[in-house]
Amino acid sequence: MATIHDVAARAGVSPATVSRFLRGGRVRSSEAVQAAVDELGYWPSAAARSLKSGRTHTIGGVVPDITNPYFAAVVKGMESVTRAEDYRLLLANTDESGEREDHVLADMIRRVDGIILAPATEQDRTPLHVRDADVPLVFVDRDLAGGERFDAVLVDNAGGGRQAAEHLLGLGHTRIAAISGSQDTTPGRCRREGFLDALRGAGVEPPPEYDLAGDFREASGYQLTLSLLSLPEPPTALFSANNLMTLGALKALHDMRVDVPGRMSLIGFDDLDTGPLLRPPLTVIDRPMVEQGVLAMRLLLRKFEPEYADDTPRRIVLDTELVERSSTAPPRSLAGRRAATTSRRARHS
Amino acid sequence: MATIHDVAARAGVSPATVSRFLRGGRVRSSEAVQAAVDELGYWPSAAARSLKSGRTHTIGGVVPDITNPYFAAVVKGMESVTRAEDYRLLLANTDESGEREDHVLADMIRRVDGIILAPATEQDRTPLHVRDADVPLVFVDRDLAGGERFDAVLVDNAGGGRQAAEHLLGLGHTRIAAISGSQDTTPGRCRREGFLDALRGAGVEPPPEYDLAGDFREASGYQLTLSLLSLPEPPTALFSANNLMTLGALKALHDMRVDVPGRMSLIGFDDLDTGPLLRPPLTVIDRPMVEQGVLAMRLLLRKFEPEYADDTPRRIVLDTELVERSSTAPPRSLAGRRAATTSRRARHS
DNA sequence: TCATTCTCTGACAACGGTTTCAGTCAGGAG
DNA sequence: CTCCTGACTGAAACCGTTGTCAGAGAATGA
Repeated sequence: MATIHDVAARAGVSPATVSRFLRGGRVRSSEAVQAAVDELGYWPSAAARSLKSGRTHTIGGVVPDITNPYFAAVVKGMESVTRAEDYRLLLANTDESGEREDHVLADMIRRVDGIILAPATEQDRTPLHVRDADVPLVFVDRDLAGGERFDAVLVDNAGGGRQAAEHLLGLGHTRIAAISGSQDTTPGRCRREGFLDALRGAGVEPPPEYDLAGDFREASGYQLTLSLLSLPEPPTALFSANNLMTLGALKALHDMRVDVPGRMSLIGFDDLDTGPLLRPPLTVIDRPMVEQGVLAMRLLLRKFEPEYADDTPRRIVLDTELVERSSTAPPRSLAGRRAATTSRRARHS
Repeated sequence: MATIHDVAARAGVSPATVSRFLRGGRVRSSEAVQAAVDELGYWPSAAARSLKSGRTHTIGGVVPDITNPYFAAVVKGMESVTRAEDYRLLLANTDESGEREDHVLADMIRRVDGIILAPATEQDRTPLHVRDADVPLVFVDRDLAGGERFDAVLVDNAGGGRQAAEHLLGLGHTRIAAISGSQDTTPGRCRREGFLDALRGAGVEPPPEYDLAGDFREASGYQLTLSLLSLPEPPTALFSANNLMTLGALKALHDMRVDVPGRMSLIGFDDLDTGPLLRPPLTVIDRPMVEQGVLAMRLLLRKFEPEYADDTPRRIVLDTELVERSSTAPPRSLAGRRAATTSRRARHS
């Protein structure tokens, strides 16, 4: 509750002198001022400071779902940097809703110095308004149509989809299905396209009923897997485009008593802490998570240093990595050739 | 960037009138003011408002580890309420460090109207200072020695520990070990005490080497499980006091090729999304998670309503629930009696 | 000794809202 | 017509901090 005036009075100087002292200026009576600060437990008012300076030293972080382990890790990365750099993190959760995102961003514009955003949908125009309001914005995980003017930290989603496809093809699968994420998000689109491109490149054209669009939630992974299993000719391998849908898929396979990988190989996108402990341990396309949050925050804070402020937008694209465990295997029809394939896989693990 | 003065000038009134209009007062030229607001895209400056009013409309949320699914869920609950009530959430992650928590709280005191805290350790005195600074504080998940003066949303940790012990005793185990959480946190202590009390109540006194203290992290679950397995007479059942240590324990059991539940029954505290999909599906003590965050935030926001401001501290204690899956079973020595036990378990699931 | 630096100082004016207070004006009552 | 009431208004003060500015005092040089 003590103000700079109280400190000044106690130290026998003017508020201006206290302010100077606190900002590192040379002051004759520094001991007296320091003593007054200590005795009163003085701490400057953030509101007054930011009213005067126009800076809040706060960064907004907007994610679709904080309970998704991927976003939790990204947030952890962001938070660690803000704390180290004397910034704070204002967190918002949009539940994958573009409308909530609109409200959140409109509200944040006045309260933060910059925003890190994992957009809910690609069509969203609001982020462009944010930029117009002169609030620096960095995308993480997801991009935006027309977002080339912004910094972004992304992963090579198409490359990851391709890796997944090549892995399944390499095992000998040809009846390969994909449960994609929301097609109005960049990761959803790119992972699917990379995956399908690689299949086609190998001469495998999946029928439409093998090419399903989910919404990144567990329930859609579950439902779409059930629909695949009910086909007259179900696939022998399945690619699921994010961690939650992969869990849904695995649950459906368990519930329907489908042997994995015996009757169905499953490869996911995004690793889980529990990945190695699942039945069976999951083969996944992994990517950096905490690191993405750290990089995005660093990119954003750079913009407040005058020498970098006007840099052209930077896009950091990180590589994905195939983690082979045991949810993928050659299809049954190739069981005879299994020994050879197994030795090939051993090299990789 | 537009200020209330700009709006006033454009509408041909004074700033005071605009302010009144915005706060719902009757104003003659309301259409003109509204039009000016719209045309300029005016939004009041949060800093100026909070400087004048002394309120920030921001709540601080402090958790030990946002990547722990439990805390991620709690944060989600907190955030959903702040948004609905026109508050914002300032998030901090303390990495289970009392020192970081001190810094975070000292910093937050000046920037938020209230704080929800999951304390890193019980000995921490800082939260008491927070209260002295007149910032309302609600504990969630963990309590504090001397914290009776505060609101809190907790679970019946001792009861949960007891449930776990009774479950293992009921299966016929007598060589029962526990990997407890940090003993300087309330949940760590209460879960252990409830567990041990129930064992003793049944005449089972675990030897000291069965009573191990971890730190709620995965690595300690892993290490302590290995040490249990290296004993001349290892236990036949194991209780692990939180989700991450349970994963560590399960990893150690896998790595050492120990059959679960054949040679070792495992029961954890806190469920996981992947709980049913693990090898084997985990038996756990479950508790509400998102709900705890919601309740804590509601409790906190109540304090800003004059009629509740002076209420005596409220402590909400939620019940735990046993979720039986297949990581627990009768010990081998009782294999003959297994059929009877199995039918008993079937009633519960 | 006096002029000229140089260092440090406090008064004062912002920053953008809210609130108080002393009005102004219209309408109604006498 | 005058007075009073009530509804609305704008000027001004304030919230706590920082930046500007003119000036005080000491130190330096001539």
